[in-house]
Amino acid sequence: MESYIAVGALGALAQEARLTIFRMLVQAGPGGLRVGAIGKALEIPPATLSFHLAQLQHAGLVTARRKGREMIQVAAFERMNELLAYLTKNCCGEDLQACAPIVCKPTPRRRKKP
Amino acid sequence: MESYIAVGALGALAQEARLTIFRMLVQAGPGGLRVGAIGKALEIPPATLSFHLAQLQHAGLVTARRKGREMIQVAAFERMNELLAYLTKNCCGEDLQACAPIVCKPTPRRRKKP
DNA sequence: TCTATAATTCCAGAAATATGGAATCATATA
DNA sequence: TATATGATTCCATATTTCTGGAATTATAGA
Repeated sequence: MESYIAVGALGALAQEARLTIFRMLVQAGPGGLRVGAIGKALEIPPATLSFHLAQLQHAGLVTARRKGREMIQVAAFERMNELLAYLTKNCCGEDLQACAPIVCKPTPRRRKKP
Repeated sequence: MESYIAVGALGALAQEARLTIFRMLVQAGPGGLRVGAIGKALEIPPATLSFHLAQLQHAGLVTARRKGREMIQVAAFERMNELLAYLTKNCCGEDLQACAPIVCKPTPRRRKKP
């Protein structure tokens, strides 16, 4: 990961409302959350919420897809893991063994029918 | 870790110069680096560098100790690990097994005389 | 097509951050 | 004590980010 990407992602998370939103999305998993649900839960005015979601999307930490007239926001686990990897890179000098690997991922769902 | 602490730490890292400085300090390990050495390496004017170091210190990501007329800056590995833990908390819903633990630490030094 | 709902964009003012020269503070050494 | 060096603080300016009301866009359903 290039440093300017990391700076962008860190900046996107460096704000109370956005950090909260992102954590909600991580918890929600791949199913994501509707913008309205987020706004209702956090009591953020629509314009402000859109602004924050745009910041997270621009940083690559969140993706959005339309579902009817609603927008579903989903955490970008891959980008987040790249960020975590970037932050812990070079932590242990040459002794890579000393660093535990980092993985952030949604709870695996059980398959419906085996 | 409380969210406002995390926001502060993320904000401190969300700037090119500061992220670079922090990574230099992580690489340098517990021995840290002199302010002058950092400034020389990155070619940042003294006032600007002091400002950025103060931000990192205020966020708890760096500590400083005086050595003669020089100030030694050291990465705060513990705080960084708390931040990483905070960021990956709730990643896997209830299935905590699915998340790898995160540890960022300096390269362990060999003891001088056994 | 008309209406209602969900969300974004536009805009302007407020607030927080970044930058760096000049002055100041802290320590070492002659 | 005088001088030099390393670093911080002061301060003014520039830049970026945040906020939210009003207008606009997108889609669903009557």
